[in-house]
Amino acid sequence: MGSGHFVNEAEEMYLQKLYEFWEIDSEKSVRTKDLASSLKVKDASATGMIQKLSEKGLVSYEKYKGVKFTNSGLKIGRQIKRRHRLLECLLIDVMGFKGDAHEAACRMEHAMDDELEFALSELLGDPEIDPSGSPIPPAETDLVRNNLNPKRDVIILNSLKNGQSGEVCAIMFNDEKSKQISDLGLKVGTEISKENDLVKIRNNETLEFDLYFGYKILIRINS
Amino acid sequence: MGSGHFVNEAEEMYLQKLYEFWEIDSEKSVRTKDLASSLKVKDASATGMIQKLSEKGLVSYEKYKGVKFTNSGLKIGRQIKRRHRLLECLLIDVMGFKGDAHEAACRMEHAMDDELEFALSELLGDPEIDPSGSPIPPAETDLVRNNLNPKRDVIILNSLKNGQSGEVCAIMFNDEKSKQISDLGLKVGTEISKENDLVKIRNNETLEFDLYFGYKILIRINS
DNA sequence: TTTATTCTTTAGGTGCGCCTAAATAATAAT
DNA sequence: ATTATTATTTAGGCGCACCTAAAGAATAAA
Repeated sequence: MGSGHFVNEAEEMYLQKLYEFWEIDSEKSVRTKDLASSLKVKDASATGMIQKLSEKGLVSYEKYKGVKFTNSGLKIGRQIKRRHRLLECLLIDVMGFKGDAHEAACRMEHAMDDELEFALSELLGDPEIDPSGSPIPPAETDLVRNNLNPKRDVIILNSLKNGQSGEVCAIMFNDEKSKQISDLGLKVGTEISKENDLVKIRNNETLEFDLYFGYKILIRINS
Repeated sequence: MGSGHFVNEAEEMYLQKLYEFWEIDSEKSVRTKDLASSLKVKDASATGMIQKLSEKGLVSYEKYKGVKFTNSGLKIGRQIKRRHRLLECLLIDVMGFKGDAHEAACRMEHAMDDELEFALSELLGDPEIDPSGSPIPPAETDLVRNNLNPKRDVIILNSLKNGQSGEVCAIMFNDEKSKQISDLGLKVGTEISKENDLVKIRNNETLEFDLYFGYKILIRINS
């Protein structure tokens, strides 16, 4: 982390939850009880963690008065929530995951570093809301942004422009129409291009718009 | 899990690592020491976990005799490794993640359930090898259906068995030790074989285990 | 065989985040 | 203001996976 704080998974969970309260009212301090119950732990456990986070300077805390973010705590909480919501985009929009995406995202968010967060955001086209409409907080570090490769070359087929070509790197097979797609010989690794609004597969098959619109076909475009 | 076993994250790590040894030699039992060092824990810690896994019927274990998978343990270890390698595909091939994908996958794999595994595999086009060439074990459901063993003629050197020989068809140069490997005269096209647990290069050099374990050297084995 | 060396296990301890139970503080009702 | 209720904190424990240190077993060397 940029801030230099080491924050473990449990601490991240508390900070992320605190961020949800912050989104509702950034001024109001959060009651131990509410934090505890929303995290499904006992009040006493929350007290303990709050004290720990306070020690670390990530929250400001006064006995019996509830808890609030410090600046550094807010940064971390917001970042975790950003990662969480980016993951929900990935799981639901790209992968078509039908299960409990929140639960899955909840566990994967702690495995992300700045770089992975950046790569994921780019893959998704830097979305600003997640599938349920919640706002995705902006990236913490615009510094990092400029140092890394400025643009990724993986896009969704929908956004392939005339004159561009590339290689299919992912396909979302989640319903019957996917058979039509694979029958055309389109699979991961296939070269694809677009001219005059027509998407062509290397074998000269043409891919109809309504066959790919809305489907998650990811293309790594040729530079 | 289908098998009805509850396995926590630490246990999954052990089973997954055990699967790596299983890939190399599915018969040989694994020494506590080797399991411990590859997991970067102390031998005593590994003993404790082995005993726990044995209690659960996931490994068979006899004091001082090392440890082996039971069928149910193998299923779980294989599944975790499958998830891990699918995640590496996602991170590297789709997201273009430039960081430590192994490390990230290592942490995310435990957040996956059957459904997410399925969705991810579909997104990726049901790949059979990960970006570094390691075989992605088939889904449990496929195994049940077809009763097929993950067998192919291109394998990682790790999985070369005694009596087998083949030709190097790819080497993954990703760190300093790769120089040691090339200094031995090992390159793409080199004939290689294994006898009595020793990997021999055609020029009669012997390749030490720790020089290739974990390194991605792909072998096209002679049928 | 006897001695060294290496490997493995046992025994006991640590940190972490959770728990329960009990004490204390804040708030609401009378 | 006194009492009842709710909220919060302290104190003490538990399970987990790790650790160290030392004992015991297997293996290699003399």
